[in-house]
Amino acid sequence: MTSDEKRALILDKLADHVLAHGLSASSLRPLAKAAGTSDRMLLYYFTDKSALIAEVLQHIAARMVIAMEGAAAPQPLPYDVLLARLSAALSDPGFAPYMRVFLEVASGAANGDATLSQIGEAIGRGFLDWGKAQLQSDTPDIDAARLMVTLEGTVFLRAIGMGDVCRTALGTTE
Amino acid sequence: MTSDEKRALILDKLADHVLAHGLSASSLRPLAKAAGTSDRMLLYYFTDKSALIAEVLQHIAARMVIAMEGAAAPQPLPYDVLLARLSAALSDPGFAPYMRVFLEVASGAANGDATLSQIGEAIGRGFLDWGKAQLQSDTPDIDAARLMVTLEGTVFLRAIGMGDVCRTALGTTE
DNA sequence: ACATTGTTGTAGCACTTGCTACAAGTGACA
DNA sequence: TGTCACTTGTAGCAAGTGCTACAACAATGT
Repeated sequence: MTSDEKRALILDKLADHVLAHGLSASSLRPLAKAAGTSDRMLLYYFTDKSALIAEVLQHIAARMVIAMEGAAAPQPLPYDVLLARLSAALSDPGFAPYMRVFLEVASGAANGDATLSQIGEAIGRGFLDWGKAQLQSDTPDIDAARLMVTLEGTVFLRAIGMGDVCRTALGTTE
Repeated sequence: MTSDEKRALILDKLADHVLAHGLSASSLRPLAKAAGTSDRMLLYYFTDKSALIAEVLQHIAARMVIAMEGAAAPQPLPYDVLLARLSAALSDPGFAPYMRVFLEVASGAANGDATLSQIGEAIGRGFLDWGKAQLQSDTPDIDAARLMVTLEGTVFLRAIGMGDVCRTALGTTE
């Protein structure tokens, strides 16, 4: 097994751990344990902790993109339909971990973490573009922006146990 | 100066520190320094760190309520007007620190912190009720929920440097 | 056979974390 | 004056943080 393969394998397990336990529970030793190696080795492969985190988050973002491709509709949808669809998808247990991490990234970015700020924006822009491509609209830029604002709002509110308010806002009964 | 007065004074300075530097930079020793006392004393007055954080956050929430009273319009406003008004207010440098902390609370709550979860919801419900009272609407519950989802969405997006998307979504030019 | 280069374990450093044991000071009240 | 509760400083603990020095091992090419 080449060094690159090992790195990729480790990266995958690190992503699992971050998705399961969050960034705040991701110091080097726990991460190393989750990846079946040592903190020493993590720094050997990734030089820095912030570099490591950056790579892990990019890996997570890539995974989410793949998952979203699978969730994409075969053709563009009108705003209301797409919103309902995505809102349901984001609260799915499969997707929720991504949103938790995304929220943590946003929080870190707001507190001045340069790494998180940069990666957070990249992920956000990617998500916005993906949404725009799913939208059937005369004003796709505006509607995609509205879509994203609304969806991230639901992520925020659900985090503090106000999922009922999201349902009221979107008019979804389930 | 009575013990209660000292406590209140300390609490005030702790709130300042948390608003300025965030929860992640609020371990006991930095907090104590900011309050002009020692970590030993903080635990004397507040027994526990999580109890301390809970009180500080409630103090911060109370402050925000007062600030919002000042920002309230003399009479209820229609949805669009109120949304524009509040969106502008939340990005005001005076309010932004509250939103940063609120975001951090949400993130912590999403990661399973019981204290943050409870306080986050309390603050969120308070904010929702306050918004509802400001709203002139035939369907105040729904519109208040929409308002809140949208506003928290903008908080989220601004945190990751996507304020432009918020502006596109809300149709505000400034 | 040898040297070189890449990989890994052991051990540790300096620092921060929440929290505590202990004692000394401070005041009020008998 | 004594004593008794309230308040505070000093010092430290055990655990965890990112990171590093050093040595040992393996593979590789000459």
